[in-house]
Order: sequence, then C-alpha cells, then structure tokens
Amino acid sequence: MIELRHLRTLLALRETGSLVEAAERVHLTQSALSHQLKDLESRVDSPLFMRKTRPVEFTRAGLRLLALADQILPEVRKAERDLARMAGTEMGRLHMAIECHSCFQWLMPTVDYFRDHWPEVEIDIPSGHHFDPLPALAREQLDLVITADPQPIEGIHYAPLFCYEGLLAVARQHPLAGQNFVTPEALADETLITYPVEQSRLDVFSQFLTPANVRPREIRTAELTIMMMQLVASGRGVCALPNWALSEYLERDYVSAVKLGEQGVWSTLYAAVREETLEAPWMQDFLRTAQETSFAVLTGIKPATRDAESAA
Amino acid sequence: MIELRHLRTLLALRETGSLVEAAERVHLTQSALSHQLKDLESRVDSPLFMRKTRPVEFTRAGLRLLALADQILPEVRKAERDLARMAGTEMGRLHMAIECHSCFQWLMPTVDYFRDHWPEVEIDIPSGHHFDPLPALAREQLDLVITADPQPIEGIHYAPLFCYEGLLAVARQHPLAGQNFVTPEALADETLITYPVEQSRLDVFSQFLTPANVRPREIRTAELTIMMMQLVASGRGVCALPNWALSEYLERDYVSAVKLGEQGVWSTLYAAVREETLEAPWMQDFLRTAQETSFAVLTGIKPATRDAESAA
DNA sequence: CAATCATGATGAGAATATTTCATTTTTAAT
DNA sequence: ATTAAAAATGAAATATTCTCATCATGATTG
Repeated sequence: MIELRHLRTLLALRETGSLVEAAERVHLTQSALSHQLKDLESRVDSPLFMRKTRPVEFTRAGLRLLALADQILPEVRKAERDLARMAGTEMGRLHMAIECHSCFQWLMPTVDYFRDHWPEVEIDIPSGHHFDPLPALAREQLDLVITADPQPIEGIHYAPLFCYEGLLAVARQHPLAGQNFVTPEALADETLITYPVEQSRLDVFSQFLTPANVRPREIRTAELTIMMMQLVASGRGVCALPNWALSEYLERDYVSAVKLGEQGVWSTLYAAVREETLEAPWMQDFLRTAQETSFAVLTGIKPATRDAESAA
Repeated sequence: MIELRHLRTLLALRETGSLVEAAERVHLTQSALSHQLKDLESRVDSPLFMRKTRPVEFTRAGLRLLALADQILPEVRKAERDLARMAGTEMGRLHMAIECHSCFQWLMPTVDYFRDHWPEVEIDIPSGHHFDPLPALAREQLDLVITADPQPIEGIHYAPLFCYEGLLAVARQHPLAGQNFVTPEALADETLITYPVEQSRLDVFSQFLTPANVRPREIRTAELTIMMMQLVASGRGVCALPNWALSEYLERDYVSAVKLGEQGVWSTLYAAVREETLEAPWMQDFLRTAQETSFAVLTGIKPATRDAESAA
C-alpha cells in the first residue's frame, strides 16, 4: 500500500532532483531514501524514475504518483492545520530575521500565505534589530532566521531552502558585459552598489573580494533592488545580486550580468530554527511553504543545485 | 504525521461502529486498532471519537479526518488502479456466485463500477451452476462467492461485508402484523414464499423453522423480490427477507414486517475469495467497493465518494 | 588515462514502529 | 449483582524502516 510518506519523498525528489538532497529535505539519509524508493517501486511493481540523469527523470508511473501527491498532500496539510487549530494548543510566535536582503521578494508570498492560514500565530519581521540574529534565535528573541551562513549552534536546526549564484549586474554597454566572468581585480576601479548592511554579510566581499584582498574604488548603498538597477543601468556602478533577484531585469535587457570568477560565487540559503519549534505543525507548514515558494521562484531559472547551474 | 493507514482505519471504524469489527475489516486485531487510534490521537493532540457509545460517535476532530479520508482515499485508489494498469501485469478473472438471492440489489452497482474501472478483468456471474459454490471457489472454477455461511476451508478468506436481520413480510391486514415477533409455530399454518433455492440455504429454515422442527403449510417460490411482495400484499402468503431488501416496501406501507423470534434472525454476509487472489489490487478494490456499497445501501446513504468519482 | 569525487545501491545490524497476546478495566444488559 | 461484550493496557514478538559502512558507477579533472 502506498503511504503519504512515499508521496512526500517523491515531491522532495522532484524539487531537488537528487536522492542526496531529497533525503536532506525529508530528514533522512540517502540510504533510507534509496531503500524506501526501491520498496515503493516493488509495491507498485514499476520503476518510478531514472537515477542516471541529473536531475532525475520520472517514468509515467512516477509522474502518476507525483500527480497524486500534488492533489492530496495540500488537502492533508489543510486538515492538519484544522486539527492543530482544534487541538486549541496555544499558537506560537514567529519573529523572523532575514540576513539576505533580496529574500523579501520570495519570502513575502510565504508570509502572506501564512498570515491567511495561521492567523493565530503572531508573525513579525522586526526591522532594525541591532543584535546578531543567530544568537538572538538561540536566546528565543527570534524564532526563525533566513541565513546563508549556518553556524553550528546547539539546538539550532538549519533547513536548507535553496542554492543560488551571485552575479554581478553591470550596464549593458559596460566593458565587462559579455565577458565570461570577472576577476576580483577588475572591480578595483568600479563603484560597487550594495544593500546598507555590514560587508561581512555580503557574499561579494566574503567570498570574492576579501579573499583576493581587493576593495572597490567606491561603495554606494541602496535600499531597494530597483534603485540599484537604476544606478547600474545608468552606468553609475555595478552590483552583486542573486541570480533570481536579477532575472526579471535581465529578461527585459535592462542590465547585463557576469559571473563572479570562473567558478561563480554560490550560496545556500537556510532557515534556522530552534529544534523545539521545528516540531510545531505551523512551523512545519511554514518551512514547507517557504521551500515550495522558493522552488517556484527558482524554477524560472533552473534547478537549485550548484552543479546543475554551472554545467548549464 | 498522519498516514493513509490511519484514514483507512477511521473509515472502517465509521462503517462498522466498533473497534472489534473495524479491526476485522482492516485485518488487524482489536488491540492493534486501539493502540493505533490512541497513537493517532496523540499525534493530532485531540480525541477523535467517544468509545462509550454504540456506534462510536466522532468528535469534531474525528469528523475532520473522516472528511479528509473521504476526499483523498478515492484519489489514492484511482492512482493505484492506474499504476496496476501501467505495471501491465496480466489482469485476472472474477467469476462470482451469489448465495444470497437478494444481494443482486446492492451487488449490481458494484459490478457496474468494477466493469468501468477494471475493463481488463473478466467479470461474470455464471448462472445455473450446479456445483457447490465454496468448493468450486477452492477448485478455481470461481473467484468470489457471496455467502452467509463461511465454512473454514484451507486457503479461503472470508471478508465480512455486513450484518443484516431477516424479517418476515406479511400483508398489512395479516393477524401477525403489529406483533412484536412471530414464533416458529405461528408459521405452521402459513404459505411461505421463498426464492427457488434449496431450503438449507435459506435463513428462515436453517435458523428458525428447522431448529423448532416446524414446516409451513405450503411453500411457493418466486424469482423476484417484487413478485414476492405482490403475493404477500395480496394475502397469499408470507415471506422472509433481509431488512434492507424490504425497506423500500415498508416505507411505502406496501407490506408489514415482523421479527423472526424474540431475538430476531441475524446473518453476516461474507465475500469468500482465495487467499492468493486477495492480494491483487483489483480484488482489493472490488472488496472495498462492495463493502462501501453495502454500507451505503444499509444506511440509506449514497456514498459521496463514488459520486464524485463517477462524475470525473 | 588514472585519480578523484559525487551519486546511488546494497547488506547487515540497529532502532523504531507496529502488532499480537494475555489480561484487566469499563460498559451495558439482564 | 452478575454476566457478557467491548475497549484499554503492558509486555513481548514481529515487522518495518533507518543508519552505517561499503561498494559500484559514471563524470570530471589534472
């Protein structure tokens, strides 16, 4: 007999494209998933997907099960929500901090969904906090932190959301436009536009400029992505942003983008939560929604793994 | 996390009204079900039903889960059907014998459903067989037998369908009409109308008249229930039929009905199948459909799940 | 072209979860 | 009250699911 567990696994597999990552998402080992899927295949007496392709490719049987999963798992979630509400356990608090400034773009739909469906949970993104988010999380001043820099802290769980590449946005007529990639040194004579946060929190610095010991000629800050784009488009500077944050401007040929170094600069975003709150049904729901939403945002670009991207 | 197993159990519990019977239906012990439900209640953190009433009464949380079950289990079954078809395993044969003559009433919808959804399975109700059905089942001449008299035979599984009471239909003006119950002796002067089958297969004889060593004055036979009803209504005899077969005539005050003896005469109908064929997905589907349909007939409820499906 | 690396498969044993058995408690009926 | 049926319970048995360690495979790279 098919069980919901199997359907959840298949969804994770479709979203991640590999057993290893799917396993991480459902909190199991790769081995467990391999066994589970083999068992499922014997139950339905058909292969479900091909393992030799990246990302995995589903068979007709696999697609049929995915369709079932898409159809019923949301209903199951709805029911779980209703039940959690009936249980009448006092609902929690969800105060978030977001280290990655561009994340508002895909986080806001998740927050909206959440406000609709868990009205009892007090949701907030306190701005202008001066404390370090991760310790504040451990101290229970925060309940969730979106971060690209997971530090192992006792009692903190990091749920991976997705992987993205940082690109350098430049004006279309800029000499760097059209290059395969830029070297750190090439930025020494540029004006770099960033969000107004510490440099150590910006991937361009921590993963690109600082290791090469380069500083840009000038640094300007802007609050909003659209403002950065205007500055870049008019040739008043360059800026580094996640691929998905740039995609809409690239499609409209508003700016150009170049890889940062030959390998590119990659990060994985995590949602950090305390292990106790991880169990709460609303937290589970939030994380799954966040993962799905981010997946949806990214699918316009490509599957979220580093290898898949750099291969392309 | 909720699993499909839990939903299937809850459905069985609603249909049977007690743990003992629900357990039988899902092929588990009463103890297992008690544990499983307690576990489920702790997962959703609410009681699901009251055990002190017969039949059990569901709480709001229990009803919510039942609604979920009604919604998604039919979809799961559809998927399983599609998968069985994709697996391309050769499809079986379903030749049935029906010992209980009135059963055609509720069996026909099941057969129709089945023909639509498992066109590959060769379904047939060979009539006019002269052999004993149960041995013929063991001999693989038949694949399913509807019977009220389960004899333990090696390799034969009896899936209980439902329990019913045999009632005596009499004319509205008949002296027995209105009595609380009839004694076997009261039938010694009556004309008894039966289906044209061996007396040993009729509950009135095997459970009522024969133990009291009484024979009715005369015995007439009729092929169809409606014909029996006409004879009874016009005072030309009495006849014993299952409560559910009589209900439509009782509602229209066409005839009256009396209990057979103080305790009544009760039987359970079983679907007998060979253990090997029990596993086949189409057989599972047939049995579940038969159980649901018979349940629906008994409660007078049209099963919503079937409607939804046949609409699609 | 070997060496490396990542992915997925596999077998054995560990850890969980589920089920049964034997028994007790509870409830309803006489 | 007494009894019979139903449900709960604890412990043991069983089944299942998972992890660990390891291996095979294929791709990538120097």
